[in-house]
Amino acid sequence: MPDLTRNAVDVLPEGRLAEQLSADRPLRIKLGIDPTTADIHLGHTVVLEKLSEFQRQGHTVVLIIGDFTARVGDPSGRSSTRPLPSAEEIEANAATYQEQAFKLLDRERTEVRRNSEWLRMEPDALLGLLAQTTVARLLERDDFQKRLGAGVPVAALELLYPLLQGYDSVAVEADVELGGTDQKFNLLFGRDIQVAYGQTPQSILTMPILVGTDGVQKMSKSLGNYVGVTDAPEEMFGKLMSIPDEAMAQYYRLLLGSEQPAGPANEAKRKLGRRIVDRFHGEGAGAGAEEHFNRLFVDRGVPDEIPAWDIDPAAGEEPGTILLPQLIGSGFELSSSEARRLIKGGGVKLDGETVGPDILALPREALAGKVLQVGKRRFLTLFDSAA
RNA sequence: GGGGGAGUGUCCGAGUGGUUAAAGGAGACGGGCUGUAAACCCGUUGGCUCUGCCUACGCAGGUUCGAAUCCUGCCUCCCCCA
Repeated sequence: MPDLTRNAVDVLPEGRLAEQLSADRPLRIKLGIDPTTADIHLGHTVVLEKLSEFQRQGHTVVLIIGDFTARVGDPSGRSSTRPLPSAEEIEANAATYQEQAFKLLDRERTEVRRNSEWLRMEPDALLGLLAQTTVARLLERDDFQKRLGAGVPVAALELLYPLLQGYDSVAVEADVELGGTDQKFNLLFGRDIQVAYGQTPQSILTMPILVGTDGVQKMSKSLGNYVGVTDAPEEMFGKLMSIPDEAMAQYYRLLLGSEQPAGPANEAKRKLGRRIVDRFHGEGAGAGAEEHFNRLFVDRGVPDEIPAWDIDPAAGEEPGTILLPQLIGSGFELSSSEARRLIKGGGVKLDGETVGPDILALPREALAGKVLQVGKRRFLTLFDSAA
């Protein structure tokens, strides 16, 4: 039987999980995710993967979509108050989160709940919950201490977060709760809340935080260093190839559960890319994505599928000419000033040939049917709807 | 309730009446090198109908030939005391 604590950072209290596991009954394993952004990324999957391991050993996963807590803002690991998403955003994200989570979890053995079910409680009940702790206790956490020390504000709402998350554990009667290491305070706090409500406290297990594609900061959507589980295969492979070599070992360990193979870093990284793409897009998708990658970046060719773009709307005043800044701007969602600078900087190519720095307009015939390229990775096939 | 401080471009952060679209850094983007790694080098980094025009230093007014810089009001935020 595989070791469920593999890769875990904290498994608390000492020895408790082993006891629970030996009791020979299915445990209720809780994970809460707040739908604050549109997509689940690889960072989330580290914990989801662990959850799946529990599941494979017959335990029940309780996945909590934190549609209510998303409105409060988890202070965990934050150096400033989190910007709160709108109700619409939360709703939209909540809808897609579970689908994404099921890329890793077994539907049959997963209970999905939204915490607005029980957190949208009567004021009396809320007071009852608030009565369970003290401000000193809430302020103990390291992230608050740092912020208080640095004079960075702590929103009153944030103070409530651990109480609410803890109450989730009460509501679903969790035996074990998982989370990233940044969740340690919240997870432990949940134990106290459970005791206050007469339940046996959960044990907790924390997993390391995956570093983002920049190799420095934790993976997060807002930092733009993430690989989304819904990213297209090519995109996913490309992003994985761009991670720093030093981050690779961690990716292997946390995402694939294996050690980085010996040998050239480039080889190992390609393998990482293939395996992860396969996982989310099906066997063979990784190889396809790699081919695409090779064509694009190794052979410096053009991708097999390039979106078409109509040049006509960029027609200039002189008959028969197309204004390049306008064309590039609209085609690649850049401002025309940006496009102008790109041309000047030699970053624009037509059928592989760099467009001269002073060329701001070209005859329609010179553009229709050609491939317009900006930088290394953005392409459009041009056509002329007026022709 | 009282006192103090702050709001500048994606972010950090200079600038306290005159080439200031606003130093510097980070980030990002483009080019070179390459393994879309790292390191390094170069360039760009408000918008546009681009040899010029427009918008911009929390908001609204005002003083001035001229303001991010001075004045008035407002808004927001932070800290301390109570």
